[in-house]
Amino acid sequence: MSPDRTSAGDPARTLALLWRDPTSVPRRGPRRALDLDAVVTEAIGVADDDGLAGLTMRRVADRLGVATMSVYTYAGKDDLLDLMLDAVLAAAPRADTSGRGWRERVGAVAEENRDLYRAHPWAAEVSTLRPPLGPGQMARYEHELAAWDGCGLDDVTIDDCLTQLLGFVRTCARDAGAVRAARRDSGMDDAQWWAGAAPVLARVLDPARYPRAIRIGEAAGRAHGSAHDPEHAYRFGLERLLDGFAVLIDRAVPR
Amino acid sequence: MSPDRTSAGDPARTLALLWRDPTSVPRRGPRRALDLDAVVTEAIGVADDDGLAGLTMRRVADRLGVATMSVYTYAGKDDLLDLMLDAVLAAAPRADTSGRGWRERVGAVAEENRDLYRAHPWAAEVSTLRPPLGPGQMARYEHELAAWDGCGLDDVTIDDCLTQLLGFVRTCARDAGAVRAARRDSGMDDAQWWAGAAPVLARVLDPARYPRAIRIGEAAGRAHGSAHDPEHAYRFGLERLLDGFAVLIDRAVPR
DNA sequence: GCTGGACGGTGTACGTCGTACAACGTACGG
DNA sequence: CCGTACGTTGTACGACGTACACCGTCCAGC
Repeated sequence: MSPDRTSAGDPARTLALLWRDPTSVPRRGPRRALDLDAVVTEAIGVADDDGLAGLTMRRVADRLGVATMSVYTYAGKDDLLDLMLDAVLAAAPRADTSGRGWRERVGAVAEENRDLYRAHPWAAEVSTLRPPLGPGQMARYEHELAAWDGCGLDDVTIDDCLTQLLGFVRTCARDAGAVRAARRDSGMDDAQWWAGAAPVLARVLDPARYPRAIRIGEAAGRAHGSAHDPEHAYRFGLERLLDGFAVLIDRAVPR
Repeated sequence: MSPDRTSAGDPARTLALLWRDPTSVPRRGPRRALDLDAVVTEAIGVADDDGLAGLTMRRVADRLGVATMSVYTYAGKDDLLDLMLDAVLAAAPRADTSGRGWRERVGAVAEENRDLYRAHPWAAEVSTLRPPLGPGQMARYEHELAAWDGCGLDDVTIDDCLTQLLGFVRTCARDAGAVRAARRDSGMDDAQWWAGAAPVLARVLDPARYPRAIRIGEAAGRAHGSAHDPEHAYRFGLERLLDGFAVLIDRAVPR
């Protein structure tokens, strides 16, 4: 189990599925009742509704109106995850920002990723190292690299920066998802949670031992209205990240 | 299921466990065969050996030499995760870097977190929003805030920066874990994986369609000897992040 | 046009998980 | 000294992914 990762199986088979390679479609046997796209679409629907933990082969099969095991005719769960991710990447809008400055273009890349994770929070949970290089992944990668055109950095450094940017946005999305999940299945909002925690903390916490933690923790909680504000963390973090890239770019292209 | 998150249950109960609140220990009934620390220690051992996916109540009970259900007398799985995380945080070494510059001190904080995730990769997988404020968490937070003493930033901004730093290190640790996991349970190293993928990609990829992706992807792969080099990603990303913080700090304390 | 065999769809079954529940034994408070 | 609160345990339930055997379908080669 635990296939919350892409490319778990045979890469050749996975790639054939991703690119809908016609040589891998069998010639004999009865007609298929469904096609791969229908399966992937329904799987995305399940994950959108119930999250990655709610994505089960049984549920996908139910939505499709077929028996559970029929889904395996099209793809196992590992391959299904690859296909789902590639499908949402292929469908994601990609704005043309050519002509603007690198900071604005790179910021737009971050925003596009953020929108994707907003629409499909489960996508932030599947890791994409050793990525399934499907058409959606490739188109996305090509588009996101283009945002750095003319910034003066060499190819390898551009890839490094993009990797960090994408990791940052994915982390924000995961945290935002964790906040939602905590709210949902504890049935408590932050205020209720703190109301339950405060009396015990008051009895047990020695303020002299943690002066900075208590002062700063309370200040941060007041400032954001919560222990963790995903919206603020994203905006703040993105600016710091872009500032860091700017140092590198200014060094490469002295003004 | 899916309790890979902290503080899933009643906060008051969880906190009482974290701080070993004696008022929550019952007075009647037979003597307990174990103590909470033994359970937590064994659980950490299981997770160190088999990862978070391999952490099951049955396995913890086996190690302790008791029946599965006995573990629930001490803590459910949700609380157990909180307790495990707090325990490894409490045990982690914290170097005294007072007197050095903020960049070195903050870098040391990152390195300490990295060491923790190296020793306990599963710790990077449990999210800590709405954190279980146990003694280990508090000591860690206090220590990490101290690294920013005298840097000139206000309290809320220090918390923002620390949050981003910790998120970055955790993301690196997760990615490194994903690389290890991919290697382990695909039974393929990167070279083998690419050897399987290359023929299909050659047949299916139109180079004219993805000029940057192919050029830069290959350059990055050559430079790092792999599709993703966690060590390089960490070193590169940390410098960019610290550069970004430096912009903020220089603005706060003009030289 | 025929037929062997390749293939799609399905029901059953196995081993995994977290944990609810009831039965049983223990040891403290009154 | 005894009622009862509590620890320990075995059994059981409903999830999960998916291996496997079975049956029915339909194409390739003749």
